[in-house]
Amino acid sequence: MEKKQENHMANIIFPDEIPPSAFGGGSGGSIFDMAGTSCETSGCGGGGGADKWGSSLGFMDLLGIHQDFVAPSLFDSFNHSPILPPPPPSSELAAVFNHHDDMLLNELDTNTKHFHQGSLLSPAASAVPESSEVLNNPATPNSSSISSSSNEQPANDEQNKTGDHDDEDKTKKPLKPKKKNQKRQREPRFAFMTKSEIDHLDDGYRWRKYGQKAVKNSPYPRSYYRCTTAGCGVKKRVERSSDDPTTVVTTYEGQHMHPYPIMPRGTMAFATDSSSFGAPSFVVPQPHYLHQHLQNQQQLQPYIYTSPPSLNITTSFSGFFQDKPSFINPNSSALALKDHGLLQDIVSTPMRRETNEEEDQ
DNA sequence: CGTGTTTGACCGGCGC
DNA sequence: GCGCCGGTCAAACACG
Repeated sequence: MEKKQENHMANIIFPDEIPPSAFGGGSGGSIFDMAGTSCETSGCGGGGGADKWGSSLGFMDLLGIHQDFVAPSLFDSFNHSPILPPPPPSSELAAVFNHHDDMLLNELDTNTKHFHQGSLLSPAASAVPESSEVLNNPATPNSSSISSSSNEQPANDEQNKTGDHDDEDKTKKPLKPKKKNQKRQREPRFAFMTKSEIDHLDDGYRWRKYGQKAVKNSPYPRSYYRCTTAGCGVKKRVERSSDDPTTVVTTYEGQHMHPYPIMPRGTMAFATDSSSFGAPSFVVPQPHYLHQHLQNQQQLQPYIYTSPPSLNITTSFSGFFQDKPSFINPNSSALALKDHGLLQDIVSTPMRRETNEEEDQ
């Protein structure tokens, strides 16, 4: 179902509620819009008839995240993949993620308990009960103190499940023998909201959907995905905001301990050379970059980059991405559209807040 | 045939 | 203890 989303817009919404006190009065929204067409269009997937892959908008691509080009990318930072350059000091992205957390808590508390609070603000003090979820600070790979549990654990549930087989569990069904007397540990989580008509944004990794559940108080189901890379237990949940159907909430759990998979049908190629496909090409700021901009919060300037008509992708940044994203390729479509004056298309913060408030209720 | 999705059932945590 | 609910499993199915 979500397989064939028509996606024509993908606005990634990052938290815009950084406390002014924290960032010098950041009032701007942390929204960046990505209005794109579906990958069915020529651009996506490098022309390969990407069905499954094509169905999900090249999220990383949209983000202009090119692992081989920009590292650590946003997601890599989130996942602090070992294959990437040393993760940033926790402090740098910490704020950002806390920011996310706060926002997400607002946005999602009603639907999930898994969003941690104050993951970074006070790791130790995070009285949040969840042993692992709280730790959710993907941006702090080295901060073992924060993520005492999950990070060092094999990112796979699979392993935990198969670790100890209790026969009694098989009375009804050969289901996964989960560890008893031991809370299931969750991987650190990171979530963000996306303005998109497609639920499953392609972030460069291969995901396999393993479940879908109806979300309480929401007409939209939540989908569960797992990274298909062998040994990688990273999961992600995707759900659409009930209040704002155009908003998709994606929650990543765990960290990829592997490079991007070789994407079949061009997605990867997409990611490695956006210029060839007209993918939007802004680069998610690197940690130091983020940090720097967080400090310059006063000048919140949302940015919107739009892909060429073929892709119809519009992306805007604001909030901690307030500064100009670095363009990977000046010839990219992003710039092209930028020239089209689409940068004016800024999603206002109020819009975000509206959503927040609504969901808070 | 390989890979991914769908979907009903099951499991475990948690609140009452 | 019970029921709700989120998360997961896995068989069946779809698709290229």
